[in-house]
Amino acid sequence: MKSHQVTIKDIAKILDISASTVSRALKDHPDISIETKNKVKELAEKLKYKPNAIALSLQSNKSHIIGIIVPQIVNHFFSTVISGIEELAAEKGYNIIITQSNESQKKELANCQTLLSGRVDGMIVSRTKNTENFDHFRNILSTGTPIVFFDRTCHGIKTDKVIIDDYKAAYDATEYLIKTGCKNLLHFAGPENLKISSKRMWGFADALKRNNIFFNEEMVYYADNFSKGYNLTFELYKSNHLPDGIFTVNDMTAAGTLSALNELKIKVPDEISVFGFTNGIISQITSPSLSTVEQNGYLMGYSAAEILINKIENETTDTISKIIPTKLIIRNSTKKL
Amino acid sequence: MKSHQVTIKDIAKILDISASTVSRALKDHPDISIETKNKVKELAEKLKYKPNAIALSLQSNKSHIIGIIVPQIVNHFFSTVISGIEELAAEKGYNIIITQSNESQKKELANCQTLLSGRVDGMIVSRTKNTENFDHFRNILSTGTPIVFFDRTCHGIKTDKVIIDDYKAAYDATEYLIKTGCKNLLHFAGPENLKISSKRMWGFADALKRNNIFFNEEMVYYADNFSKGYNLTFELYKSNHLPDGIFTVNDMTAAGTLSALNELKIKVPDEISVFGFTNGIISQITSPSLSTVEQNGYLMGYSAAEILINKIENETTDTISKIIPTKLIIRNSTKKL
DNA sequence: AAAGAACTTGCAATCGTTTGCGAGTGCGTT
DNA sequence: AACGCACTCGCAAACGATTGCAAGTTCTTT
Repeated sequence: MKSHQVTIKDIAKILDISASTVSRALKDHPDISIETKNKVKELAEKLKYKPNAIALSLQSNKSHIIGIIVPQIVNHFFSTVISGIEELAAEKGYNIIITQSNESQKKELANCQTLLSGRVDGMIVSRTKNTENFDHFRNILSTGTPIVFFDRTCHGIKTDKVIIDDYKAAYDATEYLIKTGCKNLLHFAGPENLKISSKRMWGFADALKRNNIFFNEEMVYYADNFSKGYNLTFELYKSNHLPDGIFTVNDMTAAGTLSALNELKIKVPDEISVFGFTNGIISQITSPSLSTVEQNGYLMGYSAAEILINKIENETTDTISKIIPTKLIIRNSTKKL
Repeated sequence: MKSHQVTIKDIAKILDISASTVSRALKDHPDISIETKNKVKELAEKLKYKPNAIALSLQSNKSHIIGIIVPQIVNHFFSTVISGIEELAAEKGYNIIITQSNESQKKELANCQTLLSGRVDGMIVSRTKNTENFDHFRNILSTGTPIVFFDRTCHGIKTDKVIIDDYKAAYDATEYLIKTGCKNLLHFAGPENLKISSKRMWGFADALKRNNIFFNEEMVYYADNFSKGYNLTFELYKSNHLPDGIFTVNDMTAAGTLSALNELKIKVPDEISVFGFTNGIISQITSPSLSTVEQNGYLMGYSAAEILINKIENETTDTISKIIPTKLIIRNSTKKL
């Protein structure tokens, strides 16, 4: 197999000229005569010559590859971000290599090694929930390979990031619930050490306080996926602690909550309002459809790629924190204003 | 930037020995004395030396990269397949480069060029809906780069593929609808030139015929995404053509249909049963939850990677068509047996 | 004491491409 | 007729790593 792709040398041999001439002819170097250029180009076309990107990388010390690490590919938000990255990358002539950490710090570390060994020009990363030690990222940065973080960032590392204003978005969503008449709210939160989670939690808390509603930590439960949302809702029901409004840290948790409420025959939004976060596809499919915060993943990916490529090509050193605007998407799981 | 990653030469220079010695020392070649080995390994560790994968690729003519082309990354099925590929690839020491065609033949062609230029060791592909001309794939195969197709395959190209038995799965799903009492069935289908679509259609048709139910082409409508399913359902309602059972080509179409039926206050499954295809996350989230065909994307990806890597490493020439088993997942959008 | 064996290590070519510099030809000018 | 200048093109080194072969040193053996 690998029956040999055509190289410059092959063309040179057939035409009985040197490889350098072929190289120059292919890129219209003025030193080369028109006849030679034509001969070369014609043969290259005929043999379907494609430059060997690997050889070019070795030579130029640039791979034109962007490495990506996400917790999981099978996730609407992350795949949307990847799609945004891919879009700009393809346009700018970069390839993307994707790895997933599966929320395991060990795998994340291995991914870093692999990408470093693959000499990617830069990396775009959303870290695992559990990671507390960020030395592996610091090591990469010290080699001169730029990293842009998105969504889940790393506290204490000075580098570029693309994020949303989680605090404000959560504040706004919570305030919407209050304005539509909810008086007894709960928050289903993600892990505390994840900045996006804690910010959303504080946005929730502060919205209550500023609206003169009592807040304490017992109004925050840990639940950040479908089944946790589902189970928690049942538990609250059994212990007679169901509120009249729930703000969840993401859409999947909200979907689990809605699913449980449906089974319990509790009417949404009449008895309980539910507000999600992310605006994934599922928010249109739940019954009732889910009010949520639009977190433009595509734009986040596109922006991250934009910042990274700029850094790669212009070798600037200043770091950027780009904030992607969010907005409330009001559907049928909440009451109208 | 790119402040220079450590190379073998750097180590050689510091230790005042040759690059060849360093190379051999690092791989425990018996020619090298233990003292030298220790010195080299120690320094390599200290400087965090990582072999330059690009140089190795150039040398060995193997990139250890698998190229992937999917219509879109933001799609539960495709991202699940990618996840399966990534899993085995990572285990076997391969990286994956992902490109998306966005259902555009032009982009698909460009992706082929890029991957070929990147000298990927092999490719895993699901083609666009529209592609009719497969010459670009033939050209790749003629360079000796193996391709494994999955799900959407290419008629007339002799190469490996990983598929499901779409005909049988559709037949079984349809028969289930019949057995649970549906007498007036419709099929919401995908494009005819897509083999998976036409096979599902024929499975539907034959299930009717074998169960002595009249079939003609007017029982097949074209609708293969959420909004088409949604709109078509409304149209059928208005023209008074709603059936008592619908088998859709995929889950998203079924979700659109369910959404419309919900708005029309038509009871599922009492008045109309709906059967989907794929078993994506959304099938658990719709209301009622969706009966569907499980199409194990993860396993498809894993198997495709398995076949491809085997082909790359063992250079076999026989082609495989692997069929991933499916099964019916019965939820609440259909009646019970 | 000389010769060969055993043990270490370095040289150079290779993978495909680019690029500075040197060299060869043919022409026109003085 | 001799010189210089365009115009073409090739040589060789470089990118990082590997590897067959040659070469160097040290030690043992006769």
